[in-house]
Amino acid sequence: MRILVVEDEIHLAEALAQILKKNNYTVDVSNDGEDGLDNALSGIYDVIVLDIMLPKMNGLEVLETIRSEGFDTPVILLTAKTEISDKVRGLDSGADDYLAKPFNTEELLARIRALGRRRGEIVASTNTISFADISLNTQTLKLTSGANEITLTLKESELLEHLMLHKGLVCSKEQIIEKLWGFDSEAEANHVEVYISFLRKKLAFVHSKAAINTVRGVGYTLSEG
Amino acid sequence: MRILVVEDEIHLAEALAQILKKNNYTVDVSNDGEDGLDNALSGIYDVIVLDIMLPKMNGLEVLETIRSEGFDTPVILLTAKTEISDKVRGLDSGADDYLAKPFNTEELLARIRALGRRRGEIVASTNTISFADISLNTQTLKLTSGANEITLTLKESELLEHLMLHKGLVCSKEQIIEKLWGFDSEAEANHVEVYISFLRKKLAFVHSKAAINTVRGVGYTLSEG
DNA sequence: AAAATTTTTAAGGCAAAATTAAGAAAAATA
DNA sequence: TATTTTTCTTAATTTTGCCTTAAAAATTTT
Repeated sequence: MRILVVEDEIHLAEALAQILKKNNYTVDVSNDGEDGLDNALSGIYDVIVLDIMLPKMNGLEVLETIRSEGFDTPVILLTAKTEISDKVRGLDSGADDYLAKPFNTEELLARIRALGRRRGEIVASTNTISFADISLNTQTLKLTSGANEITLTLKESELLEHLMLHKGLVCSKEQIIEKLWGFDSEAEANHVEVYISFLRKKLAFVHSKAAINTVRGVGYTLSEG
Repeated sequence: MRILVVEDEIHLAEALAQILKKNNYTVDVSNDGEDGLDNALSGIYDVIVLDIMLPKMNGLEVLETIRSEGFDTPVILLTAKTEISDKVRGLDSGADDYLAKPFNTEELLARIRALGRRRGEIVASTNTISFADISLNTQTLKLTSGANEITLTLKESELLEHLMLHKGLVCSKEQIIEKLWGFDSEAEANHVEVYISFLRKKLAFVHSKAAINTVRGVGYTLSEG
């Protein structure tokens, strides 16, 4: 995924570029509005991170021009100003998101991921995870294996999803509790055991060859066969 | 997956260790920069969580030394400072990620997962230690040698892991007791002897040429052949 | 409000693992 | 060689962790 950063403060621009590169994005940097616009109009970017206060041409103008040229590349506006009026103007100009400086890295990354996802690309619309001969739709809570299907409850689905997302790894009960019941819940180990038991029954019901193995003293893991 | 936490605030270090252990990571803790560096240079870690402000040697120096020694172990810097300049210096020094205190658990875990994923591709391989012709998966507790495999119990696995991590050294029973049963346990020397016996049987079962040698009056050591 | 579904609680049973203990074997010492 | 000390091995016992089930409680649907 290719990202354009338009930011005139050299240090911030560099820091941003580094962070993004570390997260496996391809990054180009422009240090003023005109150069940023030129780059943006190349149409090769998946996301543009755009500062508002820029030399030569300000960010809002850049954004308006990009949109008037017919590009719908997602744009995250970056600014020190946090007033509502700016926000509104920015969004009116066609921004997809808005981030006030100082912002934290994780937030920026999360928003970039969100935008990258939104525009087709790797269509994340798939609510279905697969493993071995089973597939689970986390929206409809349907578990299928071949021609067989059964509906899971929410907790069952969450548990199976967790195991599937961590295939090959052993998931501890504590980890599962934290995921399904939250950080400081009263939930006990037995809750997990009960749901593991439920799930095993349902896996057997659809005649799946996927199985939940217990590693005594450690946790549970999915296996195929 | 093995993580080194280098943090001088004992409480924070302990809390971190607990959280990580709960998530099935193996965790070691260093409380100052020098000890952290020593441990880091052992090369056995998959991720290092490194505070910047540390006694004896600060985190950035530690990081720079690690990199200059040629290690590319992913490092997450931990700091109270959130200024961009620090961020840039950290990233310039070779950090892979950056987390400002106070941080939330989920975020830290997400980043560790991301880093763990980035290198070895398949995360499961990082739970495996090898020596001579055997390899031990400390998560699934499976011991393999060539085509042979056997499942260990948790204590057996911990003991073998300890011996493997200290290859070439003689491990005393006291040391092993402290590791497996904790600091002020009632455990006696015979406990260790019993488990050594169990392990030898299982090593023989998988036809490994690795053997546990006893150094009378001192302890045990792994040998190849 | 009743019915159905889902989640939680609780208890009994079972199998695996941890511990104990005691005698056999090996090594060190006299 | 005889004696003592240390280590090994094994089987019996105890403990722990896990599974299952049924029923109660909570939630959602009808």
